[in-house]
Amino acid sequence: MTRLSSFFLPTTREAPAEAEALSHRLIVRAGLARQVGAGMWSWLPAGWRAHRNAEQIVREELDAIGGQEMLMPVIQPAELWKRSGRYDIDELFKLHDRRDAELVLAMTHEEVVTTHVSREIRSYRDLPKILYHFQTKERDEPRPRAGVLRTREFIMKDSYSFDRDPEGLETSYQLHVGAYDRIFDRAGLEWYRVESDVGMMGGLAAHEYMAPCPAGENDVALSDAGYAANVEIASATAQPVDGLPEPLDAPEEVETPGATTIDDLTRMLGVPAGATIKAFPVIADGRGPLLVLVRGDHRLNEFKLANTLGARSRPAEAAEVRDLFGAVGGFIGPVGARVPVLADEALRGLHGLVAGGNKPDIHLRGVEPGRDFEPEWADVRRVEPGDTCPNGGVIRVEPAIEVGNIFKLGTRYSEPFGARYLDEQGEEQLIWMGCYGIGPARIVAAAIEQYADEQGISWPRSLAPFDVELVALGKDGEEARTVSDRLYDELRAAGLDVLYDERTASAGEKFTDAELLGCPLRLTVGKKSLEAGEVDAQVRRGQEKRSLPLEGAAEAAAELWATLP
RNA sequence: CGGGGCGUAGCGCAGCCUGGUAGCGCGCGGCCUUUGGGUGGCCGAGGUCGCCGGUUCAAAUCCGGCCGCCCCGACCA
Repeated sequence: MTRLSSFFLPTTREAPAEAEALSHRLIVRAGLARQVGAGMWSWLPAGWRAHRNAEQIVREELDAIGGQEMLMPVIQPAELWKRSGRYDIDELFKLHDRRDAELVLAMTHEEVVTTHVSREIRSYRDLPKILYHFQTKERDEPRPRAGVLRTREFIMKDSYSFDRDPEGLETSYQLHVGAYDRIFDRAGLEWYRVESDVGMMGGLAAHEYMAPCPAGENDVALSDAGYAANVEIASATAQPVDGLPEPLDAPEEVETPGATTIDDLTRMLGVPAGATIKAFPVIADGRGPLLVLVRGDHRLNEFKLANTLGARSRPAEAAEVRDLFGAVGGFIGPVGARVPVLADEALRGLHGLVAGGNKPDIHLRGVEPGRDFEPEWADVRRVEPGDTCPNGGVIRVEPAIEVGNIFKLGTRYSEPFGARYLDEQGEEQLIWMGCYGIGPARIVAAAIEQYADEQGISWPRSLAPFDVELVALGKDGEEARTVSDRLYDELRAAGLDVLYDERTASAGEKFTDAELLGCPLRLTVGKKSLEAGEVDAQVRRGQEKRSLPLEGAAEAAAELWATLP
C-alpha cells in the first residue's frame, strides 16, 4: 500500500541554502534523500526505490553476460592492502579493532576478490569467471560535493573478470562494454563511452561512461564524427594561429616591463595569443628539471604530461626557476635554456613567436622552434573546442558525470596475490583481470540532472520511484474518492506501481508535489472529469495532457505508460 | 591542502555594525473555511542563537579558541 498520507516523503518548498547542483536541490526537495554529514547521505523510501531500480537494471545486464553476484565485506585486514601497495592511499579509511589489529574500510574490492580467486582457482578449466557485487564503498574524499554525486560512502556495483590471457581479458572487456551500453540505454540516460586515462597504476586500457550534465565533474571532448574522450587524454589538431607574425632571421629582444601573462604580452606587442609561447618549468620524478612549452592560447594537460614523461612532475618553485633560468616566472623561455625542452606538437612549424627572454622584463620575438632551440616533441596540451579530432570532426567540450568505468587491470593484482592457474601443459600462468564499476546513485542523479524542468524531476520510466501518481481530489467520502480508490486497485492489478495521493490537501499542492517527484504519468480523479466520465492523465515529460475514459482507465493508463520514455 | 563564505525554530531568512525580554515567511498542531494549480481566517506549539572560554551589571551581538557545513581550486583506485 503506497498511500501518500502515510508514505515518508518529506517534500519542501525550498532547497537547503548550501545546495547548488540541480540534482542536489531536487533530491532534497522531492524527499528522496537527506544529508547526514559531509559526504554522508540517507536514502529515504522514494529515493531508495529509484536507486534499487537502477541496481536492478545493472544486475540483470551483468547476469546476462554470465556475471555471478556475491558479497564481500567492507571491513578488511590492512594486510591485504599492504600487499597490493594501496595501503598508503590517502582516501583509504584506516582503523584499529579492540585488539589493535589494523583494518581498513574498502574503497573497492580487488584485494579481496583476487585473494578468493587465488585460493580457489587452480586450472584453466575454472576460467573465465565474472564475479560481482553491490557493496558500500568508503572513501575519505578530500571534498565531498554536489549532493550524492561525490560522497564518502556510496554503493557501487563492482565486477571483476578473470581470464587466462590478454585475449580472454579482451573478450570479458567487450562483454562488459555490451552490458554497460545496454544498462545506460535502459536507464534512459544520454551517455558517452569515452577513452580514459589508465592512470599511473599500470592499467592496459580503460573507458568511462559519461552522462553529460551541468553538475558533472569531468570534461569530455566530443565530436559529431563520433569522437569521444575524457579531456584528460583527448587528442586533437589545433586550430591554426590567425595573424602569425612574419618570420625574422633571428630572435630579437624586446622590452616587456611587467608583462608576466599572455594577456599582457598580446596587449603590449599586438600579437595573437597563439603567437606566444607559454613556458612551464617543472621538476619531473627521475628526470629533473624540464621546460614544458605550449602555445600561448593553449593549456597544459597535466595528465598527458605525466603519461608522456611516464612520471609525476611538479611545478618548479620560484627559487628553482631563478637558479635555472636567471629570470622570474613570466620571462622564462626555451632559447638558451640550460634544461631540456619539451614542446607541444601545436608549436611545430610555427615562426615569429614571442617567448620569454630569460632576463627580467625581456621577451624574444621571431622565435622559431627547431631553429632557435631543439625540443623534444609531444602532445601535452588540453584540447580546446574547435580543434579537429582524429576522425575529422570538430571538438566540443561538455561537463559530464562519470556513471561507470571499465578497466583492463592485466596482472596488476594477480601478481601480488599469486592468482595463477595451470594451463593444458601443466604450466603455471598468471590470471588476467579486469575491473568494472557503476555507481547507481550517480545514475539516479544524472537522470535527474538531464531531465529536470522548472517543476522538478522528470524520471525516465525505468528509474521512477513509482510508475504512476494517482491524485484524488475532493473530500473523503465524495464520489471522486470512491472512484479513485477503485482505480488505485485496478492500476495495481494492471501491473503498475502506484503512489496514491489521497491526502486532504488542496489540488494545487498535490499537483505541485506530483510534478516535483516526477513520476512519468499522473492520473487525476476529480469532480470535473468524472462528470464527463473521464480520468485526466498528464505525461510528466513535456506535461502533455489527455483524457482517458473512466471505463477501462487502468488498462489505458498502463498502455500509455508503456509508450513513455 | 590553498582561497572564500556560512552556522539564530523542520526549511528560507532578519536581528549582530551601535550589548539590554529572540523575530518574520513557509512548514507543523487545533477549529472553521476552501477543494481542478501551493485557499482564507482565528488560536497554538516549537529555539542550549554550533561549542568552549573571555570582557561586561548584562552577550545572538564584542574578543579568543575549537567544531561543523558549503563553494572555487588542488586532489580523485
